[in-house]
Amino acid sequence: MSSPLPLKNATLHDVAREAGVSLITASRALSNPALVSDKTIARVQNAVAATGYIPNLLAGGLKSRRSLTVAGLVPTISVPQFLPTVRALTETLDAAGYQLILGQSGYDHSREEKLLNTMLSRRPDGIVVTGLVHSPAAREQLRRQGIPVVETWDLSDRPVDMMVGISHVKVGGAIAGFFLGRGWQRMGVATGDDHRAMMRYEGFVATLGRDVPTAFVPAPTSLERGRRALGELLEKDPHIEAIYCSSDGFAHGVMIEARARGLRIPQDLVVCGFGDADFSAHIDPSLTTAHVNGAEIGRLAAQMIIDRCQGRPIAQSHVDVGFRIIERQSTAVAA
Amino acid sequence: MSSPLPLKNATLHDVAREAGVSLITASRALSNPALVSDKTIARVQNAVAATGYIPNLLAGGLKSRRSLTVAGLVPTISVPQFLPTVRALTETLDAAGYQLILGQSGYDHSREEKLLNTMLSRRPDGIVVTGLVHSPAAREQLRRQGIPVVETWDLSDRPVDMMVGISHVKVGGAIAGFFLGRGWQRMGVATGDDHRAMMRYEGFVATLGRDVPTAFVPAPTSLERGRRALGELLEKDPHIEAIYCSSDGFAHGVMIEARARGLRIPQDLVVCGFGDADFSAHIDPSLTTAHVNGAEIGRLAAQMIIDRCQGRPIAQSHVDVGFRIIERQSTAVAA
DNA sequence: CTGTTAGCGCTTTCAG
DNA sequence: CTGAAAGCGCTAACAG
Repeated sequence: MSSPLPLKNATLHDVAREAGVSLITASRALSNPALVSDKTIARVQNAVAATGYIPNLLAGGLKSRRSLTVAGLVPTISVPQFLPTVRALTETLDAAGYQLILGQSGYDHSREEKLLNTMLSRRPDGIVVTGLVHSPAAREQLRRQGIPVVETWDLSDRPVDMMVGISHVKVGGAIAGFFLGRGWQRMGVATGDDHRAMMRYEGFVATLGRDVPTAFVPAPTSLERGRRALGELLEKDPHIEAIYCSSDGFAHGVMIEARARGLRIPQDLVVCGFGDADFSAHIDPSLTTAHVNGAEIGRLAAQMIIDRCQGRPIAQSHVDVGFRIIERQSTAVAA
Repeated sequence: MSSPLPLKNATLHDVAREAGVSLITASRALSNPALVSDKTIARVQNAVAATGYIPNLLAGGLKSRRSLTVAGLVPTISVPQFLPTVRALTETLDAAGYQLILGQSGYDHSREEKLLNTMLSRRPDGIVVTGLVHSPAAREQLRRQGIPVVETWDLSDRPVDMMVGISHVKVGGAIAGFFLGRGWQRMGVATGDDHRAMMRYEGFVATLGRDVPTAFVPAPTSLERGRRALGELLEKDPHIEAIYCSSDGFAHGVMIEARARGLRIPQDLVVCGFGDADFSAHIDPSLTTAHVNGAEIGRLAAQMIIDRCQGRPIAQSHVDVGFRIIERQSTAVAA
């Protein structure tokens, strides 16, 4: 090392000069070493260390048209349901050299369009959205970019491009069917008002074939809102037997409020949530819920983007990861 | 609009031609309208609409040396404690036109350094890290970039640059003092092994002036691990009276396990957590905890970065946001 | 295996 | 208020 590292950020030009090679050879030594002799590679690497060089991906991306970034849009990062997905996305992308740029669209469709534009101006190599892209303008916008797009956590007949998720209508139907199979008739629903929760609600009601007392709350749901929602449902039907809640935190609130009102779970009231949160198996009573493999959704979405970027064929561009109802103590009534 | 939007992404060049002005005038009309006549601005804006132009921030950033991105490093996005901070960061930055690029360093210091380099290669205009930057090489690396750096959720005498957080030693001391003030002597601690939790543990023990039975678990803590931790603590002292837990989810697990073992809270055992999670006020019994304004940390950190980037003076570059112990039912014993 | 040339799309000078 | 020239740092394309 000739001197203490210089203050100004070194460029590839500096590295090349230090190594005594041309600019492009230095470039290749770092990003495509197969084309360069071992001796040269070593000299370039020494020069990198000596200069404290950090590559400028912005400059490289401008020419190569690969930013090595992927844009991720979630309604809000505060809702724990999507955390495993975001985490798996980040990790899978990172392993392939891509960085996730996270955007929060809120539960407001007009913001979706604006945020999308902001994201596109960074020229991501792919886009992953949580839920479907709803605005037609945004859908058209996305198609025109010609970059891979994955819609997640939902399924639809008209995807923008690729898709990995579940059928929320089926989830709602399965939970209603589960309640019916156990002979519970006086049901209730506590649900958020976002698109996916409403799909589950519709599936629930469709399978049941009739309306049920329902507490609607604005998304995102929370434990606190669950406590209030139970109050609302008990007003509508004081003898309610079984409640489906659109999230596990929400269901947890219903259970706590039930206990506070002297209702025993599951003897007096059974509860089923959605999402299988990390706490759901461990609270007391443990919570029956519909499990969805959120990490798998993130991993698959990332892999689809990566494969497409690298020109590999996509095994399946429309994946239903499915769900399963996990029966726990909150619905475990003696026969 | 002359024709259906072209397939290829329009460049500023196309916009300028469509508007009948020079490239640079089109540029100014969009990014510095004060310098351009109203009539020209209108023509450029029409051309933008007609061509479907989306600016390329990568290209602009290359010349202007402002990427309008900020790198954010968290141990893991899965731990709810930092969610309000990440959320406030994203929102405050977004409002000023900056995007957050999120990186997960894990609880592993060696990854910190590598991730930092990856991030720096995107030339962010600022960096926010959760916790302190520990590796000396990384600290030096960061300083040399000459970009604003904020370390959060902690305080130290030797910040890399700016800092907004709390003293974890003081938190631990305050909780021990709170226990002592109520006359509880048989204490226990259940704590994660990450740096901040260990600082609280040290503060707790220092204030107490003696060692206590302690269950150490690898970070991140969880409800499930809390249930096991109580078992461990009861083995060490079957007559334990008061337990401090390093997170609220962890404390919740301790409480559930206590109930499962027939221990009443707070009559037989009192519990104090850390973080004031969204559920803590609403579980039953509600959880006494140390509250930290995580959103405020995110907001302040973002504002520091923005102010520095825009050449404004920073009011305070070393902020202690403080904490307060919120007493709830889990420590509410009758006198 | 190595080098030269020509830009990527935009913004910063410096002139009108 | 508008424009022409120059170049940010890097890589694709073509030579040697």
